[in-house]
Amino acid sequence: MKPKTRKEEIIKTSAILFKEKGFSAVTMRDIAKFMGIKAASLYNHISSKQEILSNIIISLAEQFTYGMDKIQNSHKSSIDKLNYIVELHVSITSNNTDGMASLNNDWMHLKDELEYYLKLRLDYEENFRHIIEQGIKNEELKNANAEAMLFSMLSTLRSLYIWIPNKDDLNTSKLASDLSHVLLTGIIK
Amino acid sequence: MKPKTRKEEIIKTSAILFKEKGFSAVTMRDIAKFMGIKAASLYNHISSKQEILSNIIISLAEQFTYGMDKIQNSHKSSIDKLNYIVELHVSITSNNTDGMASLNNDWMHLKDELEYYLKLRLDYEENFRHIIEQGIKNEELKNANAEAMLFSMLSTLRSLYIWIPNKDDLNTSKLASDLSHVLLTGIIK
DNA sequence: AATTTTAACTAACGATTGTTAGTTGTTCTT
DNA sequence: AAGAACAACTAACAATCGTTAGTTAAAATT
Repeated sequence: MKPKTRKEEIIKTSAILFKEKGFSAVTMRDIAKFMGIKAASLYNHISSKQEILSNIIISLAEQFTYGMDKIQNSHKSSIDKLNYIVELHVSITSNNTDGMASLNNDWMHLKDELEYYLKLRLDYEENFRHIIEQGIKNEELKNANAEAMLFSMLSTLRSLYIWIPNKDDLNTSKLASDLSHVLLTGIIK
Repeated sequence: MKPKTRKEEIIKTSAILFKEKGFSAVTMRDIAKFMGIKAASLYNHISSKQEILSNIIISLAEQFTYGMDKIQNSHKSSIDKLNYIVELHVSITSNNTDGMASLNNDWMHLKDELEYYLKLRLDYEENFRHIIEQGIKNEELKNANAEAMLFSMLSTLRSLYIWIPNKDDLNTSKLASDLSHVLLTGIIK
């Protein structure tokens, strides 16, 4: 996970700053200053500010797509699949909390890869929805508002990047199981 | 809810644009163009871009604070209080989905009122947390991870602004009750 | 009818933006 | 030891930013 090339260092630094103020409010001079160099020097390693953003976002989006594909092909129960989705989010997010902020808040500033990102996101949501609808048919899940279920889970999982950094004693598997428990079985006794 | 003064029109327009691209990526010229006037003309009605942002955010934050205070003083059961919190979010959000985007994503660009906003938010979260902890003591709620419960509810409620505009046949009380049901009793049969 | 107020305009400002060009010193490869 | 590759630098660019000053026409008030 440690950046190996200078380009990776720039991307990692940028993600930290993008999380704090958002893509548009961070200047190339901000990024450079944080690294102790001049803005122009960044261009020895990257070709544009856009390239930094798309590197952050697309690689994360593809991790989610890849993980969802594996879950879809796993032939587990609907509830198991939902548990794996929670684990997937906890795992990806805990490895890159900074980048997840950009994925959530700055995707609209993508240019060339905006369409590609939107397709990945739509497919992901449709797969998620399908698992829930299947669970209702199976009678594993309540016959209730499927969209509300999807929305509640997705909102919580997408916000993980805000919560995870505050849990310093990070036990990701306990976090995932606590969260699954709340999301799937609710909070009422 | 319709803007009455020209200043309110500017704020309403700005909220729409801020939701699309974020505060930093929206220029005064963007706002003006959307209204069919020139950027300089905006300054006949507002004193700065900052003032627009703080008008959007602070009024919403104060609505949440006011609503939470009423719930705290209502002497209802913990579960009733949680249901009222869901209603509070659905109600405020459905009346100003655009502004809620700024509240969630652009609060860090506040200047003079940043500290005040952070205090309101912290107090709100602490009141929310207290209701959940009380519910656990009461044995109304499961004796499980209270922070996970808080996080899950708050994440979902804060993301409502993304979801609500897509529900065109907006029955807010059904929405609130469906959402409460999912959040409180879970999704497993 | 005279006057004030409202709300638009043109023009421009100094600062900041992402980026390019060209240069220099250091480190790796041969 | 010589040459290539790497990674920093200074200087500057055209564009755009939020904002101010001063002006003008229409609407509201007196």
